[in-house]
Amino acid sequence: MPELPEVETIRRGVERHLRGRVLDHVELHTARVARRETDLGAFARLGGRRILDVARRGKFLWMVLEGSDAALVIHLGMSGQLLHRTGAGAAGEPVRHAAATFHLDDDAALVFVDQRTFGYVSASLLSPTPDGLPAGAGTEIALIPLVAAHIARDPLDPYLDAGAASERMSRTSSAIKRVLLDQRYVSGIGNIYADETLWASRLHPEIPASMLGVERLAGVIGAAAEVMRSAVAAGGTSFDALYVDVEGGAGYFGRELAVYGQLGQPCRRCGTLVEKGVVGGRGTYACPTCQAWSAAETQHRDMNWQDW
DNA sequence: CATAGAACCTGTATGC
DNA sequence: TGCATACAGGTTCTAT
Repeated sequence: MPELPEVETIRRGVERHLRGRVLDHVELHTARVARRETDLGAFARLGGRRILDVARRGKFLWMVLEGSDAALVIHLGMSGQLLHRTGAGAAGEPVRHAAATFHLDDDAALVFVDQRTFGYVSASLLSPTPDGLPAGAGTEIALIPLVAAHIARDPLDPYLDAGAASERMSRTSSAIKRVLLDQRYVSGIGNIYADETLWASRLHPEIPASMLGVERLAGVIGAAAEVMRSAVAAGGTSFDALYVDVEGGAGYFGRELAVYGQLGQPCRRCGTLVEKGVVGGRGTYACPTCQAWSAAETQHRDMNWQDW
C-alpha cells in the first residue's frame, strides 16, 4: 500500500515524535514480523538507545540509534501502519493486526500494525553507502542498513544520479512500467505513482524502456519526482483505512490522481475515458489516447515482432 | 545474468 | 444468506 509519499509522510510523523527519545525496547507480537532476522537477540541490543535519526530510502524506513552498529528497519509492505500512542493507548490495549510495538522512554509507543503481514522489522547492520553520500531522507549519515542496501536511491533523493539511473534503464527491454516498479533502478515508485508518472509522461506502460532513450528516461524520472513531491505535500494517497499517518489521519492526494483508480473517468487532458489493463501482473490505468504508442514506437515494435 | 510469474497473507467486493 | 472467485498500495523466491 504505502509508496514513497506515504512512507515519507509517516517518516516525518515518526521523526516528530521519536527523534531524540530513547527506545526502551522492541516488542514482537508475531514471529512472522521478524522473519528476515537471523538473530532475534539483535532486537534486545537496540533497547535503551537514543533515536538519532528517522531515515528513509524508497519505501524502507529505519531508526539510527546512538552507539549501535545496527539500525531498526521497518518495511510497511502492502498494509503496514505506524501509530503513535500515548498514555493508556501505549499501555497495551489490544490492537487488531498489531505486529510489533516500539516502546519509548516517555511512556509512549509506536505500534506497527499490518493486516496483510507483508511488512517486517529488522535489526539490520549498517554498511557504508557505495558512493559515500548520506543514505537517504532524514539522515546525514552515509550508512545504509544491509536489508535496504540492494535498492537504488529514490527520485526525491538529492544525491540520486538520474543520468546513471536512466542509462541503466535504457539497457533493459522490459516494459517501462515494470522498470519503474523495479526498485533496483530507482526506488520508491509503486503501482499508483508508476501509473501517474506514465500518464504525466504520455507513455504507454508497455513500451520497452530500451526504446525510449536516455534523455526521455531521465524525463520520466523527473516526472516521478514531480508527482511524488505533490503527493507528499498532500500527505499521500488514502483509498481506505489502510493508509494513515502516525496520528491515524488520511492523505488527500487521491483527489489529484489522473488515472489510478479512475476507470471510466474522462482523462483530464483529452477527455477520453480511462482504461484498465494488466502490466507486469499489476492493475494498470492509462488514457488510451494520451498514452498511445507513437507512430515511431509502433513501427519499432512491429519491426521487432517481424524479427521473430 | 535477465526476465516473467508465482508466492507470501488477510480482508473486501462481486457474482452466482 | 452462503459460497466461490478476484483483487488490493510490495517484495522475494523460483523457473526458464
